Amino acid sequence: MGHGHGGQDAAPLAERLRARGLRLTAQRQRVLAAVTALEHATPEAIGARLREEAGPGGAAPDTSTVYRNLELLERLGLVWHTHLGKGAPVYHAAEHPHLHVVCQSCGEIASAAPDLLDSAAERLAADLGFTVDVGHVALSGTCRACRERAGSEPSS
Amino acid sequence: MGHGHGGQDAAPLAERLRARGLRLTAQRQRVLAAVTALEHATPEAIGARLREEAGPGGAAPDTSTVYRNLELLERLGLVWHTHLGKGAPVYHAAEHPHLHVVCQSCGEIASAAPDLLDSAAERLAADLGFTVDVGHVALSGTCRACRERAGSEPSS
DNA sequence: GTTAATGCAAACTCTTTGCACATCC
DNA sequence: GGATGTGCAAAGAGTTTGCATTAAC
Repeated sequence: MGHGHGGQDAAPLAERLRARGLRLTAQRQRVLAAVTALEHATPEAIGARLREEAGPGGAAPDTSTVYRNLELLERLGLVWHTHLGKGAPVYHAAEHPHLHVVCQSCGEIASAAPDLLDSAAERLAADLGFTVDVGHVALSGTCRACRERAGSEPSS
Repeated sequence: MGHGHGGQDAAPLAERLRARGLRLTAQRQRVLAAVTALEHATPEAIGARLREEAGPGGAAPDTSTVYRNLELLERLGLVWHTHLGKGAPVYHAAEHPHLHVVCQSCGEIASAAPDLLDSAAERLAADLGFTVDVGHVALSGTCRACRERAGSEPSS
């Protein structure tokens, strides 16, 4: 851990694109901005946000462009995605690796410190030679509110 | 733990169906058998297996029936599903809860003991009141073979 | 005989792809 | 100007649903 980077680098997007001979477009900047602004956003939610920002009459990036750029931004190391179960994956800015915890009942997403899985990761590495990718991990279960709600309701 | 069941209980499917006024059909028995036989099978794979078993000219359960019965069997507590990332979920017989570990590169699925996450589960319960559902958890990462393969190849 | 379950076909969601046109460098 | 990126539309997985027919009890 610890590369000691404080906030965000100046313009990592432009830099990384140049380094690969790729182009900086308005769409790419907007998709990255939307991912950063919306935590845990699905591609659909990101698209909706962009349409909102564009306003009526304004042109928002096409859905296919959103998908293509999310994939690109992930390759560039600027965003990260996690599958929380069925349905769409969620994206977040790649600054701090963290772990996702999702409630099966209400869908609420909480974040946890990555070191939560350190001991499990060590055991897996030792036993299976398997390296856990903390950023992609989602733990599922039941949050306190849903647990209490379920307890107080009839079972049928 | 410890109901001391060596193999499988006699006919838990028939029992549980009766208890709910539901019917025992050939399709339900076959879907359950396929899930038990195939570890980590997707609905599609289960359907394919059933078509194979039926042979040419034989009638296999329809895809929609497979889906409906997987859902039912899960409600009955006989099968369990896990999302391993993008794509279809995988089903397994619900006998032993275990944890899934999936390699992002080759897609290989390994199983791990459920107590692997005990300490993490305790911390989550204490800090967030969140109860982890071990059976639904899939950890993603890289298996030893893929890790070594990646190390020996050019980065681009 | 009555209700539940199946099969079939169509709809639906989420995602990817092909290709002409527009854009960035 | 030349290659990359975008929008559009269509195709593609995976899953769900409505409804007539079939099968369980």
